[in-house]
Amino acid sequence: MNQSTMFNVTELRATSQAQAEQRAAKGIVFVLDDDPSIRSSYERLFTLEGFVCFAYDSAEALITGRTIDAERLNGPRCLLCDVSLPGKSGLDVQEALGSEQAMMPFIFISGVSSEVEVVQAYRKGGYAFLLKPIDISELLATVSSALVLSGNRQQESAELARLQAMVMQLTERERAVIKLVLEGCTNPQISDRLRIALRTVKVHRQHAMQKLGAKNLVELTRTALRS
Amino acid sequence: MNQSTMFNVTELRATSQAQAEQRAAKGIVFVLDDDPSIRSSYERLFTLEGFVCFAYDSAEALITGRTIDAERLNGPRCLLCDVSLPGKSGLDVQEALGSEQAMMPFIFISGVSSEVEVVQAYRKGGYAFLLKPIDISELLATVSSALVLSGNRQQESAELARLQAMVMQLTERERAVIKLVLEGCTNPQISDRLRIALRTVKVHRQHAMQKLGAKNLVELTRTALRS
DNA sequence: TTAGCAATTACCCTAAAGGGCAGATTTTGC
DNA sequence: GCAAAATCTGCCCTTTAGGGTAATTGCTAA
Repeated sequence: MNQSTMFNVTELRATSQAQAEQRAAKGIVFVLDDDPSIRSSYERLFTLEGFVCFAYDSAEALITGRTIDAERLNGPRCLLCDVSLPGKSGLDVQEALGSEQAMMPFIFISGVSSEVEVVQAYRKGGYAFLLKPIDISELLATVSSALVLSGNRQQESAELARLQAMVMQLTERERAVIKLVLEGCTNPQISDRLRIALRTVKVHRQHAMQKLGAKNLVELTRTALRS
Repeated sequence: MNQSTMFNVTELRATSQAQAEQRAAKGIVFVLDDDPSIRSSYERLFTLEGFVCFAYDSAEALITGRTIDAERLNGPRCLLCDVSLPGKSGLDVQEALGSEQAMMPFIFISGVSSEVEVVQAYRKGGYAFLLKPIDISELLATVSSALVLSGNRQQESAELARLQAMVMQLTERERAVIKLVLEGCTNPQISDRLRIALRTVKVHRQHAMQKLGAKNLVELTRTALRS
């Protein structure tokens, strides 16, 4: 039974950084179940499949455990969660982690749940609902697709942050010029609109393009449209 | 009871085109239920709320009824569907209409359904699942949001078709030039790559921009990125 | 106070974009 | 075959984009 205690952050730290990252590349599966033997089963399964697995026995343990190390856990991840738990239910966890679901899809597992719970789970943004008896290949397929979704969302999110950071380092004037450029204005038109010399417009435009890492108008427009 | 027979296409035709379109602007709610009194209740409710409502008593009636007049029913629309029907179930309808769900979100209604059915419904792309007893305001809210989703999807789809049509009317050479333009090439570079004179590149580029309705590079890039 | 950055502009230059005018060849549908 | 596109090109022109050099002004942090 001591085998079935949860993997914890300390154990991850014990492995080398490189190893941890390599394993995390396939994704992290968080497991929440109050039955130790079930936890250990999941751990064995997911570890064998090449995922990193963190198992928790209560909603509280999961939430605190995750929070501490949040900055390290930014790979693809998902949560496998029993609906019926002592104390806080799986739906409560969903409530608590709310917007986190976008980055960490929730997969619910249930043997004896009511339709109401299923509907609630989906309505709150749950990713999938698996009913016992669990089909292993179906479980793995669901986990895999959830991890892919998680990875994609995080990539998009990171991309957006990167673009916003680039826009942030623009000067007020540079932003104004680029804004008009993106509206289709030519430099002389911008010069008129902002009541500054043509040369000034060119300087701002040049600086902005550099800061945004755009070599030409097409790249600039692409970048702008993505954010 | 004759009040509760389905609205059919003939009745719609009876109203003036203008009226029909104005009502359809708020959206069409398709109802599928084998109980005539329930059908008539829904019809009264949705008609009062300003929607157009077509009620059917069987999956077959729905499918054939919809198909005949498909080209006229391209406004926002959704389907309200009882899960348990004599013969084909609601899930079967979902199967049959498959990809149509993107344009016509499915809202399931059920009193005595199993968790399996709920999970199936969501997994197949169902939009919402409402459990009896139905809360009227919740029902209307769900229908409204489904219609909004439907409207948005159709708009996007139409936009995409429009763009593709514009691209289609480009000449082979014009497409080739524009492709390179969108890769950030200058006219002289395109001239080299395609081994044609600079003047020729300019002509193709000019024609293509006209056909695509783009007044400048920014508009062109925007258009291209959307499709 | 001074160095640095942002903003501004003049002068000058090259390259690229855009397009009119005129003509050529080729492909293609009726 | 013939007309209508499509493709191709040269010459010439204006406008726009891009940028080097150099200078001025104002504001801020060290």
